[in-house]
Amino acid sequence: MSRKLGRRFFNRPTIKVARDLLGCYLVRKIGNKVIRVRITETEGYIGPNDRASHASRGRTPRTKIMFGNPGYFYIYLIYGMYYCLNVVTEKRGFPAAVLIRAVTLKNNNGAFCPRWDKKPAGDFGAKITKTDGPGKLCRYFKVDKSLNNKDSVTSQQLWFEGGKLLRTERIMSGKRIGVSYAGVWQHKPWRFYIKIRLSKRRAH
DNA sequence: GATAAGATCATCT
DNA sequence: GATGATCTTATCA
Repeated sequence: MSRKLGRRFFNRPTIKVARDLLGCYLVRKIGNKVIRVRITETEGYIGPNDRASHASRGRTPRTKIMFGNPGYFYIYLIYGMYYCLNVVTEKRGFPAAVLIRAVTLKNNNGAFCPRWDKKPAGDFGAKITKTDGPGKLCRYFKVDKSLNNKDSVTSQQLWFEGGKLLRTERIMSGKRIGVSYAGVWQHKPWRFYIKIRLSKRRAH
């Protein structure tokens, strides 16, 4: 059994948290269904000077969450259509968070619709479904602002659990996505993802 | 395969 | 009034 990640896990340097979250589980409870998915991609947003981070604009009603307690969720609407799920890191007062960019689902069994505004897409079967983006992820998981500023350490609806340790050579890093406006900060290699073994699933 | 445009709104200026 | 930590669909090659 996996253990729920506690306050200490998040109260650490953001890069460490972002790396360590890879391979861990994000757990969502909807009704009496519990869905556990594996985190495969994260990004760190670190400190008051990181221009890619919302917190670089200072403390506002929105960003104050990033200045708050580690382990809390920071969720916001982007492009008018999608939610992004972050978890606050580092000590209170230092604005930082990790964006959960992608997860994989096993044996989904149709528990989630690809879109909440359309009919269920049926049985995903034993296929591994990848949600390859923060917006999609929230859509699958029915994550919205009702979970914003909630504590992942105590939440009964959405939380993190530890996973198997990954070999360090399977952890890749690169530039963050979609932050080209951020000057020198756009080049920081603060995106982390698990190297995928090439599975030939070309539908020929 | 690649690239472009459109959707749509909270937040901040 | 402008913009963005995105994704889908359309069009071209």
